[in-house]
Amino acid sequence: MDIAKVIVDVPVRSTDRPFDYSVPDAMKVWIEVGSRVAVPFGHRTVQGFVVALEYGDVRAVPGLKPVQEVLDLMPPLSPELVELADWISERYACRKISALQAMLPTALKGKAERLISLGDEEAEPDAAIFPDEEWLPMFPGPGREERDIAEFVRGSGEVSMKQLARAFPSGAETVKFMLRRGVLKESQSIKDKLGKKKLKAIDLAVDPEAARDALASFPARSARQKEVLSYLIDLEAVLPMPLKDVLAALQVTAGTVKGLEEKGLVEITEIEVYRDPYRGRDFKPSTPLALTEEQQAAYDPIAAAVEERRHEVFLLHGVTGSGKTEIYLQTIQRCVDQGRQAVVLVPEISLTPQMVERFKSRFGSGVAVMHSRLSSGERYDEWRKIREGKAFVAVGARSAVFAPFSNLGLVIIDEEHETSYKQEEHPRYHARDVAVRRAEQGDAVVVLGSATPSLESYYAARSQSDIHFAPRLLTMSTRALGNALPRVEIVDMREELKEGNRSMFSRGLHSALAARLERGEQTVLLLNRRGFSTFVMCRSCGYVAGCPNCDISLTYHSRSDNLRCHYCGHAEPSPQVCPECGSEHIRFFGTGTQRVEEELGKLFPGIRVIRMDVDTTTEKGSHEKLLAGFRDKKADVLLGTQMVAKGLDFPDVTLVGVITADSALNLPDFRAAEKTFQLLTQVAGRAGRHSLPGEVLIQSYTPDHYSIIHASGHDYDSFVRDELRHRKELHYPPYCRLILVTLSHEEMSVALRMAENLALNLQGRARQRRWFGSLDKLSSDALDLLGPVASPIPRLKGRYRFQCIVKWRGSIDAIGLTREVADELEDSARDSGLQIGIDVDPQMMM
DNA sequence: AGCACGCCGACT
DNA sequence: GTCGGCGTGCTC
Repeated sequence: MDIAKVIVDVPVRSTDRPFDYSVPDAMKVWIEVGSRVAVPFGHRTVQGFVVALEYGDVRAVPGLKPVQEVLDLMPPLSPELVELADWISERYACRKISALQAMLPTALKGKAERLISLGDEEAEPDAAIFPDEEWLPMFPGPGREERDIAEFVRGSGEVSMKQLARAFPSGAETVKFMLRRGVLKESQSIKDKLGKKKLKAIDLAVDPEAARDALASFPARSARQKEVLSYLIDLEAVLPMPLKDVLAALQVTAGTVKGLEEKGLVEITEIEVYRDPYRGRDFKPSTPLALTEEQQAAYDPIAAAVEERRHEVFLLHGVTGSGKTEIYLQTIQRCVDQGRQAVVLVPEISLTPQMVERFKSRFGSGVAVMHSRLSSGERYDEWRKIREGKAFVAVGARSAVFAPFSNLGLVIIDEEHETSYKQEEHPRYHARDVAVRRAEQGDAVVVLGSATPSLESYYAARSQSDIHFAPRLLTMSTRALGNALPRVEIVDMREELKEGNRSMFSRGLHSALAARLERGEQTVLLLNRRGFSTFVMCRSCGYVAGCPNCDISLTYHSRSDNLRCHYCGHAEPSPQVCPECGSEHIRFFGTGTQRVEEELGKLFPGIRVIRMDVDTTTEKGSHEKLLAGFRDKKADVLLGTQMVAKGLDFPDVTLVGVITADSALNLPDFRAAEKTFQLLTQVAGRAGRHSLPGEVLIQSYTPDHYSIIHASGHDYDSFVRDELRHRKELHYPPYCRLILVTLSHEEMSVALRMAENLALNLQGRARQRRWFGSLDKLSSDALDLLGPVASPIPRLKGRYRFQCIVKWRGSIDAIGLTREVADELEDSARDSGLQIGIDVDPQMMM
C-alpha cells in the first residue's frame, strides 16, 4: 500500500475528491482506511481522512507528496463508516469532507497550527543591519527583541505562533523578518480542538510498608498529613486515585498533600479520565420484564432477525404506553449476547434522565450517552468509550447513528416520526435513512418505533413498494399495564367566543383544572408556539386562509400586508372580514407561554406553575431540573411547548390540556396535519399512565378537522387514510419526494434572476431526459418544479433568499441532476456571491 | 478555505 | 522606481 487517497478538509467543490499521497514506510503500520492524517496541501498543512489505500508505484506518479502525520493511534472511522460517508455525500448533495466530519465529535476537528523553531542560520542579529552586540543593551530596538525571541524559541524547542504572539505582543514584524532570513523556521501540524481530560491524582511514592514505617515516626503536629497517609495506605489497591476525592473525603486542603509530596511520601500525577456525565449517579439494576402476549408477538420476529444476523427493517407501531421500550431493551440484550453492539436513537428532546436511566439500569456502564447537552469534552469521552470497545450500547440523538462500533447489529429509532432526526444544517441527513443504509451494509436490524409513525414509513410498510426501504409492520394496540387510553374531549372555541368567553381557557378546561387543584393531582398544559402569528384565522368560525393550489396555510407578510404561499408564490390581499362568515374577529394568531402563565395566575391565585419552553430551558441541566421539580410535586401545572409532549411519565398527571390545537395545524407546511395529529396523540398519552384515569381536553377553532377528530379517537388508521388521500391528490410525499433548493445573494435582483435561471435550466435538462412531466400522469418516473418563490425567511444575514421545490418520483437521478445544475450555476456566477443550498427530503419547508 | 502569484496606485 | 492593494487559480 503505497498510495493513500485522502479527502482533505477544504470544503469547496473543486477539492471535493480524493487526493493521492505516498505513505512513508514508517507510517504503513499506522495508516488504515478511516485514519485521520495531516497532509501538505498547497502551501500549508491540512487535516484529511484516508478513504482508500492502493498498492502502486509511487515513482510512477510525479509530484506525489507524502502523508505528513497520522493523527490518532486508532483510526477514528471504520472503513464501513467511510463508505457510509460517501453514500451520504451523494444522497444529500454535500461535500465528502462534511459527511466525514459529521461522524466525529467536534473535539476531533483539527486545525493547522504554525510551529516556530530555530533555523539553520545563526541566531545572531545581522551585523549589517544592527549595531554591535555590546550596543544592544542601550538600544532596546529590533536587535534586542530579535535576540530575546531567539532565546525564547531555543528555550522550548518548538513554539506555536500563538505562544510567540503572547510572549512578544509587538514582535510580529521581527518574527517575520527572522523567518525570511532563516534564523527561524516554520512547520505546521494539526492540533485537535481538545485534548483528553487530565486529572490530578495522588499515589504513594514509596511502597506501603515504607509508608507504614513513616507513619509510625510521624511528628504529632502533622496530624492531618498522617491522616492522609493512612487513608492512602488503606486504599492502596485503588491507587492512584483522584486528588480531589481524597481532599473531599478527608476535608483536607491541597497544602496538606503538598507537605507529603515534599517529604517524598506521595506523588501527584496526572491520569487520563473519561468524563462520565452520569458519574456519581446510582442506577438500580433492572431485569427483563415479562412480555405481554402482544409484546411477545412483536418481539419474536425482531429477535429472530437479530439472531440470524439478517438485515431487516421493522416498523413497530405501538400506542403510547404499549411498552415499546421493554422490547427495545430485550432486543438489545439479544444483540449484545451475540457480541454485537446496538445504537438507540431518541429525539433530543426526550433524551431525559428518565430515558437514560432505563438503559443504564439494564446495561450499566456499557452504555454510552451522546446528546447536545454534553460539553464537547464529555461527548468526546463517550465517543471514545464506543471506539475503544468499552461500551456496547449507544443512546443518543441523531448523530449517534454514527457511533463508531465495530460490529453493529441493531439500530433502534424511537419516536421514528420526529423531525429532529433530520439535520437542518449541512450535511442535511436524515438519521432514519442513514441508519437503514448503515444496517444494510452490516447486516444489522433496524427497529423504527412510534405511536404515530411518519406517513413515509407507514406507507412504505403497507405498500411494500417504497423508494427508501420497506419495513415490516408490527402493531401493538393495547397498553402494557392494561389501563385504557385516556378519554379525549374536543372543545369548540368558536362556541366559547359566541357565549362571551374571550379567555384562552374554555369553561371546560377551567373547571377541569380547578378539580385537579382541589384533588392535588397534576396537569400538563400544552401550548404550541410554533407558527407564531404568521397565519390568519377567524375566531368566530375557524376559517383559515389557505392557498388554492397547494392546500397549505398562507403566510402573513406585514411589509406588504398580504398573504402568500411559499410553495407556489400565490399572493392575495389580507382580509379585513372573514370571507366565510363575515365576522371581524379575523386576525393573526398566536399566544405565548408567558401570557398563559399570567392568566393562570389570575384565574387560580396561588397556583404553582412550571413553565418549560425555549426561554426556560437554555441553561445546562435546566430541563431536567424543571421536570424533577414537577415530579416531586412542587407544582400543580407543567406548562410548555412541544417538549412537554414527549416521553414524560408522571403518575399523578390526570389532566392534559391543549390550549390551542390549531397553531400546529396551520403551519405553512404540507405536514401540518400530520404534526398536529402526532402532537395531540403524544400529549394525550401523558395522561393517566398509571392507576389514576386520565382526561384530555383539546381546545380548537377547527374542531372538525380530521387530524383533531382522529387524534381524539386515538385512531391512527383513520387519520392515515384521510391524510394519504390528501397527499396523493396534491402530490406530496409519500407519493413523491422533494428537493428544496434555496438560493441567496446580497442583491435581491441577482438572487431572483439566478433562481429563475436555475429553474429554467433544471426544467430544460429534465425535459431532455424525458423526466419532466406532470406528476398526474401514471408513469412512474416524473419530475415537477415549483417556484422560484421568496423563501419563508426572505432575508437572512443580509442576503435575499429564493427557493425552488423539485417534486419527483421513480428511479430517475433527480438529486444528481439538481446538484449538477446548481454547481454549474454557481460556477457561471463568477460574481461568486451566490450561495445555493440543497435540502433533499426536507422536513421543514422554511 | 488559504495562500501565492500577478498586474495597477501612493510612497521612501 | 518599490511596497502592497486584493483579483483569480491551484492545491496530490
